[in-house]
Amino acid sequence: MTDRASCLVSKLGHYISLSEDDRQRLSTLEKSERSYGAGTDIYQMDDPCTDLFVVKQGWLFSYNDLPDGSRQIVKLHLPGDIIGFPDVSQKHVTSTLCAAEDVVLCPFPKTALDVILRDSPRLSALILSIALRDQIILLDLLRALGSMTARARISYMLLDLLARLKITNKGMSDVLRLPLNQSQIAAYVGLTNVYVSKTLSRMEKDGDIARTGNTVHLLRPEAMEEATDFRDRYSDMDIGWFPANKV
Amino acid sequence: MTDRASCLVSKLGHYISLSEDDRQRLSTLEKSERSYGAGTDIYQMDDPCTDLFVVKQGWLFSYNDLPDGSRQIVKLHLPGDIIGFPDVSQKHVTSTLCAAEDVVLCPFPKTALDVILRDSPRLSALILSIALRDQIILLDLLRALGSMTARARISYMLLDLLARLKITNKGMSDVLRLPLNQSQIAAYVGLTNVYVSKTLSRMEKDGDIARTGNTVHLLRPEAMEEATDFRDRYSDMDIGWFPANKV
DNA sequence: CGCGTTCGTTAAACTGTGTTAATCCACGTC
DNA sequence: GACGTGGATTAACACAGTTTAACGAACGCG
Repeated sequence: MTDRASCLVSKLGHYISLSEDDRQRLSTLEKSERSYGAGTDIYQMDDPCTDLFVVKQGWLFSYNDLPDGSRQIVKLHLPGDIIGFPDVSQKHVTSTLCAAEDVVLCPFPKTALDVILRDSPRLSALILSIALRDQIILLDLLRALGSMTARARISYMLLDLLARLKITNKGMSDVLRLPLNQSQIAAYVGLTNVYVSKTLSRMEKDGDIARTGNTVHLLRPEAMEEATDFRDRYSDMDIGWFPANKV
Repeated sequence: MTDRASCLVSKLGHYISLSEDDRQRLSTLEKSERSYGAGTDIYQMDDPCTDLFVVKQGWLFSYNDLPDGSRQIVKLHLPGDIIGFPDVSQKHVTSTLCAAEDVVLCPFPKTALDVILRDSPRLSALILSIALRDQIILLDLLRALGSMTARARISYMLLDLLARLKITNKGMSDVLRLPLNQSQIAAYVGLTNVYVSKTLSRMEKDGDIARTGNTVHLLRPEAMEEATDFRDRYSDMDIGWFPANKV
């Protein structure tokens, strides 16, 4: 195995051990990687859905513009994430993808799933599991947006991001680089930029967080977890039921 | 084929034509059906996750109690729906399931998925697609809760329910039986029962809806769709890429 | 160096929604 | 027929979060 393994292999290999066959299958699926500058819209809502992307570098987000002119960010994409999964079920993509900073993506065609489903039950189970886990996480976010205060929503967002970064980066401390401006944070948690500023300042004054530049330090993560009833869904996946591949 | 087909067969058969093999496979998975009275909690948050359920009759919802004492309903389950899918990825269920009225469910074990993934790529693709489509719908709901007014949220909910009922009931008119009280509606759309009442009254006065008992009549669905940017995700699934089963 | 741009902060006025609580109605029961 | 119960409605008041606007800091650029 060379070091420059495919994005997909290294992403999925985090969850289960992959057979050599599976590695082969995955790496042939991948097209050559692509870079985009900060702020570019990579695809637009209602474009035909052909490719998926693995994030190799940088943060992105998916958003929608609403009839009243406001914007809702529905998903943040971090390095290692697969982008566009839910849209596979639709003929057209349902949101616009935007690079929050300079990014590198590894695209692979939607039809790749066809091959995987046909040939590898074990990979299929993993992919299904990831899709389902993402759904759980959306449900968590729904709870947050549906009935939590501004402060709790922001806390929730920070805790979630930290948990996600810790998947691939075990020994990580509670410090977080946040390459999003406050308007983007607002669009994600359903507030205004003004109130995000006020809330972050208050959290800082109260000693919940510390800020320097665009990095945030969570000073009492346990207290925040309790206040928001946060659960880490990333570290707790059930992969026991996965089938072995046929011989 | 007898008329009393299994719940699963009739549910999944709505989307694609099933081979005789697939029908066999599905019907053996199913346990005997079970009934529950209105208001019963069928399973509780944090219970171990062993079974999935197909709804044969009646409405249900999944909810969570939040630290501040409020309650958030995260999903409404209508006849034909599969309940508990996202939880398959977790060791424990992430919400409590409650019967909104008298219901009949068809349980089948979580391990059934194992068999399907191993033996039927085509069914696997369908199941994956349904999971992904549900995720899209959650994203839609997220947009609604994140940045829409009370009125738009309720409109959104009504439109969504109508679209879902129309899947299995093609020629349906814009009339809807709503077996939920206003507190439950509130818990779903992130409002209070009082404000739901006020908003529904206002919508009725303005001629958007008409109410008699617990049925709601949507008087200008197109206007409501426009105001909320509603999209029907149910009628627009992409199943073209599904693999055929191996020979 | 001066200029424009973007972003974060702060303040004041405003508003949609929450809170609380009283009233009413429909319905079932003894 | 009296009573209890659950749900819907209404009104008065409180408040979390929005809107608008102004200002300052940091940065890139000609």
